[in-house]
Amino acid sequence: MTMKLVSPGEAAANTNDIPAEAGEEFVRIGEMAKKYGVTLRTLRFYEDKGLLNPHRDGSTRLYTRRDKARLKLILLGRKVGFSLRDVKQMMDLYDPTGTNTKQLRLTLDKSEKQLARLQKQRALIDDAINELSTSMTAVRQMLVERTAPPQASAAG
Amino acid sequence: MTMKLVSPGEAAANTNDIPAEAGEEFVRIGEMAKKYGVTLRTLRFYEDKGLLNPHRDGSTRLYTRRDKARLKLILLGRKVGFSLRDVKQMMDLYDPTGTNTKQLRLTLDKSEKQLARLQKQRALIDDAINELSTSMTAVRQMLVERTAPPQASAAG
DNA sequence: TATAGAATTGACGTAAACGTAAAAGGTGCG
DNA sequence: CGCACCTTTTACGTTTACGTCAATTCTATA
Repeated sequence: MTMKLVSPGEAAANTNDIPAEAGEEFVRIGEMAKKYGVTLRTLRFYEDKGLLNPHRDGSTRLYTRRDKARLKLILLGRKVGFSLRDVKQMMDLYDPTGTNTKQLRLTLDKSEKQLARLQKQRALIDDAINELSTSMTAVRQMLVERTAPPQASAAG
Repeated sequence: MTMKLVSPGEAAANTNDIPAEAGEEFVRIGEMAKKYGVTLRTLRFYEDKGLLNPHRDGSTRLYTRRDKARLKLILLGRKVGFSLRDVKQMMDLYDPTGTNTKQLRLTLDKSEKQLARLQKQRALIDDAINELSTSMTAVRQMLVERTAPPQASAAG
């Protein structure tokens, strides 16, 4: 008794021969993954973590543009260094019927903290770069000393 | 028949009442940890990974200045972002009887790669900072719009 | 001797974000 | 009909550098 929710044209998508119909309602996991440069595993993982909620045709996941919007947000969050937990917290507060003030405030709050973290990280990296550069100079110097023939010693 | 290798003066070290005798041959793990700001677990972990090799008095670890030198190197390596594996590879090549040319070359090689990684990381972080800042501006703007009363609409 | 403090080994836990089988079901095409 | 693909769920594995008990032992001191 499983209903066939597959719209006409879906069948073709199976072999990835997707016509350029821009109005695709649903895409399946493979196309979704290709479109956003993630793996199937990633999409399932995000779903498991409650970050995505694709529809189902039987057991097959069907992603809408709503899911695409969410995925974009996830990827942006990931890029700026948020954990998936953070991203979820922020997205969970989204309410299409309200002003989302709370969501925006939380997002801003988390963003400020994340910005501070990023700046601290940059400082640490700069430190590391300096230390490493210094050390490299020393190592090069040691190599030169060990490579150069003795200058004016008895071994000449 | 376990031999007592404890030198006179060691006993006092137990309660951390170490006199200011600068010429301490051995220190135990607690003092070592305190001296370098690491935990006991860390020192044992480093030993387990072959990075340290303290002497033993029975089962008690005794660290010499050689171990201290090695630990300093480990901490420096860690600071500049090397993995413990890398640090070990470099330290394993140390030969007190030779010129250590191979060791120095390997170190330099790894350092160059690490430097490149650090610079790439810094670029990524800068990107993230920019994206995040931009996003924060947008969020602030949305908050303002939702907070401010309607300007000149029918809802006035 | 009782107690407190230091030390030991062993071993499971943690964090993040997936990777990687494994075993199986569905589907269109030739 | 059978192959080639796509998809599913389940679940353990990976990486790094330790954290956190747990059970035990050793030692010195009051």
